[in-house]
Amino acid sequence: MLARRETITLRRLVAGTGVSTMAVYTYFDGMDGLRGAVRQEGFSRLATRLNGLPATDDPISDLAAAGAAYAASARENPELYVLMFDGSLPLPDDQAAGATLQCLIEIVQRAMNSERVDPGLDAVVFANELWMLGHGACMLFTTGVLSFDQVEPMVTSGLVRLYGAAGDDPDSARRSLDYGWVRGLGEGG
Amino acid sequence: MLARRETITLRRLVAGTGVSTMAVYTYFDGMDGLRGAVRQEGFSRLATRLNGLPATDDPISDLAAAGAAYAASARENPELYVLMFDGSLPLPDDQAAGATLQCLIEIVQRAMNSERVDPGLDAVVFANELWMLGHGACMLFTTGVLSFDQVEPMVTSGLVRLYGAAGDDPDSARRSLDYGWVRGLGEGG
DNA sequence: TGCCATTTCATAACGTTGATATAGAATAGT
DNA sequence: ACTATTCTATATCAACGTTATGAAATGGCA
Repeated sequence: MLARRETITLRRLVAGTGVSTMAVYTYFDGMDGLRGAVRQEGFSRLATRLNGLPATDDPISDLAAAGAAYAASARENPELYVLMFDGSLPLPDDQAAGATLQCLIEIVQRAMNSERVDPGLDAVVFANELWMLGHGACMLFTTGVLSFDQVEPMVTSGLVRLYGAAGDDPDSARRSLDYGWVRGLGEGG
Repeated sequence: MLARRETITLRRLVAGTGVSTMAVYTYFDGMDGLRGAVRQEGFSRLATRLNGLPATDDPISDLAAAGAAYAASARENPELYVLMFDGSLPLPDDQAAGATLQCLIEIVQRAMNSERVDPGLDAVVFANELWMLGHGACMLFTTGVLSFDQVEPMVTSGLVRLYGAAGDDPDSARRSLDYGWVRGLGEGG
């Protein structure tokens, strides 16, 4: 129903399944519980996809690949992305949400170790900066404010700028992003 | 009702006003029309607030002030900000939405003219990068993923990094942001 | 196996939502 | 002053999420 851009309604959900509305209450504690479970599944799949990316010897490219995979997930299922982040549900105290950011932090730290970026950087802060830019970009196209094709060149330009400001050589940053981006966009997970 | 974090419902809206539910249909064409009008008002007030900021001789500081005013608007009325950008309504073909971005573009252009940033910059792209970062940050705290106090130091750090990568001296960028930020946060409009 | 406690789930109903049909009141135009 | 149009209060509708209730299924234990 998310993929078909239908509004998720309890009655249409159970229609045709032979099961009754009560099942949603025994298994998910109502519609909010069900939506929460869907969102948790979204976080879980995103974390799996990010963790499935290989660690190459070019950490900046790995950073770009993670960003591309993140954006691809949002693009393949925009409604799910909005559901995960629109604040319509209480946040899960589950690890999955923080795990995606943790994944980013670790790649940033690898970039610092490889001296592609300033070792004096605060990895948590910088990872959050990258995430904020990426999240803003994803929100803009998942909510229909801009199209993906409008957003993509601008968010990649912003990422390259941030990599460069973190100490990487600007040309290297652009090359690493170009390579990592296609890696991250490849085959959805 | 937005400020009280109540869900906006037609019947509770007209309750106590002495007017009937039909008035919403004659004046706003239903609930979606009313929500659309509220959102348009949100864009309009935001544009007014941004345009009301003075243009100083420090365009980077002006850029920071615009960002701070933008964030302050989102903070003072988080539900309105979410309503404006959560994609739950068809986008207005009205100018107000684009006007806020246009305001940003003009300040970026002033910064380019003052040679604080690289004159070869694409003002539209760079303004969008700033907007994406700011929008992502605002979304994170308006939806409750992070608190404003968590977001603020990281988004300002990201903005300074972008200003620096655009050609400004990093220390000057930080100073201009510190000054502009308090200007933009001052007295809500 | 036999029995009881618990869980599961279909049916039916309840309260609330946004939207509409209709008819009477207000308004505007000539 | 009369007509035509617009407005709006009342009543109603379909659909929503949720809850009550009782029957069926399940599980644990002697």
